[in-house]
Amino acid sequence: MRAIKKEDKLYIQTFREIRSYIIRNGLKPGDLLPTEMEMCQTLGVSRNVLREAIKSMELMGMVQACPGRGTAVREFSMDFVFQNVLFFNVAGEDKPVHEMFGIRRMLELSYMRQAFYALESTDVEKMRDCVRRMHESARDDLAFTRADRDFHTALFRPLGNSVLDSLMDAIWAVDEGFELEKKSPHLASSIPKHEAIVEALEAYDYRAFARAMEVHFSSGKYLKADSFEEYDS
Amino acid sequence: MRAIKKEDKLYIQTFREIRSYIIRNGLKPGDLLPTEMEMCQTLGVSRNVLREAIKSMELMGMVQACPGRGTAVREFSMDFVFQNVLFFNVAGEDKPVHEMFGIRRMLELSYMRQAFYALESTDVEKMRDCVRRMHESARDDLAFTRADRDFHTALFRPLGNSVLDSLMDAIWAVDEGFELEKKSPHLASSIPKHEAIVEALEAYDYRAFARAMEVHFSSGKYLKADSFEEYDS
DNA sequence: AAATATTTGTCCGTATGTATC
DNA sequence: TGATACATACGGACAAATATT
Repeated sequence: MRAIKKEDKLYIQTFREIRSYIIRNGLKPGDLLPTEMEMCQTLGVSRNVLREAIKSMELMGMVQACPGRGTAVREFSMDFVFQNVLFFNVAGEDKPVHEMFGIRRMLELSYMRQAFYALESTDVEKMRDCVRRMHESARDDLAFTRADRDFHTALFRPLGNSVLDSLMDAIWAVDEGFELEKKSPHLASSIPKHEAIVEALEAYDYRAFARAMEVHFSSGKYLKADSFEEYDS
Repeated sequence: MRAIKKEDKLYIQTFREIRSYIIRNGLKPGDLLPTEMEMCQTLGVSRNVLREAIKSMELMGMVQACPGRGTAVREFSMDFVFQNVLFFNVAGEDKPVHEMFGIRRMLELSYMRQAFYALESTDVEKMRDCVRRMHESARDDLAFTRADRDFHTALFRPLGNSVLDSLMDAIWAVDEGFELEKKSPHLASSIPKHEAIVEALEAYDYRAFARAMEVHFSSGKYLKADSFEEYDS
């Protein structure tokens, strides 16, 4: 753990330093951090500042502090953040949400070719099952969204791209946070689009698959997203 | 803002209380919280405990504290989510790093058309200046990386896509954190690639621009990333 | 423009409760 | 049981940044 430079606020730098320390030293869940006093000395900050950083980590579930024992690293998850972050759904100002859907769209269309060739038949069966769940939960927005999410997860997980998976998870989590007040009309209309995707996969027809993906992202909440066009076509 | 019960750790209860206060009173982005002293009195906790709660919120991007002014509620942003998701997933290991660069490549190639038409001449001048800085800092990896980063930031910021900006920032942050020790040789070779991009922009030639972008991402650390192919070409 | 007040930033000291040996 | 190590929590003090007069 190296000392701190001066630029940002101390507790923010300290947060980053401790986070870096965990990664650099390969600390796994259960491993103990140095004590508060040690870290204060190493980083050259007061105990208050250090605690503001550590308590933030504890609140977010990155570490767990225990008197008499120390502070242990925990399995990292963004769940707490997603459950506690404040979503301000200012009327008409959901631009960031559309931007996020736009990014998801770009990523899915960018990686769909690799996904196509990485898919096994069992994955396609999972997707088929998700479509069935969509039919069943036509009146349950939450269940429908879960099926939708599982559908796309099943499509891209076989790629084995962990960073892509994590980003998608984050986007879907935010989606759920915002989805609370959305209506169900456009949900049902997306079922045939998913069906077309699965059918193309079952037929192992990439052209049809790509076209179905494009159609899937060309409606509803994705309309305001930017179009996906080839640069040298 | 009402007083606190005793059960969980104090700063966690305090966090919930403040969050609840924001919701109950319908505070919107820009609105100020009560001062630290006021909240300490109302909640019956010490200033340290209160700050541990507030600083947690600030680190998550829920509020922003400013000396002499107060602590204001902030609009939702993906900054914190992206930063931490990438940081903990990439974590200095090779495969995730390449996956991350692959994602950056996909995003830049996906959005370059919109960027092209959103750019003003002043933006292109900025990029030209970044290329000049690259020449000057051929022996200074850190300065070079900053110029590189500024170049790509100048290219995509005019889009006004805040989520894309957040994601790009997060990627560059990981890049700066973990890549400083292994990249001197291929830095210089990337200068002409950036030059080609700027020249195409100055000539307002989209084809040349797109080609230069493709070339830019077809080497070095991007090689292991997946190729960018059109789905129906 | 300058002085003053307000508010957060940072540090220190001390006492207490809890886990470990 | 006792001793030690550690986090929890409180209060006070001054510095730095901003707003106000």
